[in-house]
Amino acid sequence: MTNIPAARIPAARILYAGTPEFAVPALAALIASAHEVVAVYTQPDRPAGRGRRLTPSPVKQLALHAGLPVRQPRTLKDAAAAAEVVAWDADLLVVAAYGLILPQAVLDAPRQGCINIHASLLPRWRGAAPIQRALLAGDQQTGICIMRMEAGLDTGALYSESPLAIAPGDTGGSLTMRLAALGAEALLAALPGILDGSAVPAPQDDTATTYARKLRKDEARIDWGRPAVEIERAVRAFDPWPVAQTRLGKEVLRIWAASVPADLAASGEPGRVLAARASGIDIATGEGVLRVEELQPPGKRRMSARDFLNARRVEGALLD
RNA sequence: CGCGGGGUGGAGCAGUCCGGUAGCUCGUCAGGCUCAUAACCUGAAGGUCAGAGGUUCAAAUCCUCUCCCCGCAA
Repeated sequence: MTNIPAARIPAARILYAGTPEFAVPALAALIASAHEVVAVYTQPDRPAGRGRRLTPSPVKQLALHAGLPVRQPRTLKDAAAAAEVVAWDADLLVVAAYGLILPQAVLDAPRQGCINIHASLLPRWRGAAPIQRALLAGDQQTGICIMRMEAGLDTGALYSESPLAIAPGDTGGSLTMRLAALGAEALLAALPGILDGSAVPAPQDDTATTYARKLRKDEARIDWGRPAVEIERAVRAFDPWPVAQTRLGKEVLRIWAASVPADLAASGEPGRVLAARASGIDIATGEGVLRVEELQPPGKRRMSARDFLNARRVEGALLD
């Protein structure tokens, strides 16, 4: 293969399972490594975008580009699918935001078992949407865990924890990208010890568990009775999806960027537009004022508050 | 052929149903006012109305086709 000393870096046969953008950097890192990615599992192509054409997942696109075998079973719970995983004769299965439950037969298939790249500092934010939940909660930091997979939901012991500070302007999108890059790094760092069996994973402290339930679109509707700081966090957490939104009359407005002016107190019922200037649209909340700086009317692209106000008068309006 | 919204000076929009002078809020430029200004006053520049074809005395507006943008589905 290469002339890298085989004794130091044993090339392993690795299976990869992942679906969204978050799972791409780690796969790319594995492809670039001395290890052999024997196959990639990802969710079936789904109708997406305008025209609803079947669209391959980001992970599938990378896998195809790299010439790797791709498998897209709808479930792994039937015997045939599990048998196929066994047939790859893999040393390790690496999972990152795959989106399917792995039954015990699959967990046991690779010689060294299965590991997961999880985007939080476990046991905080076990579950499907750890990045957005950390943002919504106002956490100061989050991170990546490389963990052993077991039957429970993100309950396995931890090989490594890599913290990452959440920046004041971080969005779901920006934080996902940074965590994905960190995840790739952490994976490669943990891999040697896992493959040669020298790494000893540390059990999680189950008493500190919190759950990061999947995002639902209706959560993105802004509740103006909440404090402005919480709404501002939601605006960032829900960018790029599902995007915080509110209603102005019959129109749905998507809110892309907002801030909380420190020196302004709410004077008016929650949702009332207190002022509308080029710098932003000030809205009363349950606690403090939210200044909307970027938004998107139906059928239009996102625009600054300044542009939005050029054709509208919204002072005094009530949002909900 | 999944459904719907949109394309009009640099930006955001009205005008389209019902064909007949290119409009509004800004921005830009010049001048003025002001201690000063992102404020105010005066003036100016800037448009193949997404593109092509058709109907008509006359098309941003009606008909046909094409391109591009946005939302719905995760």
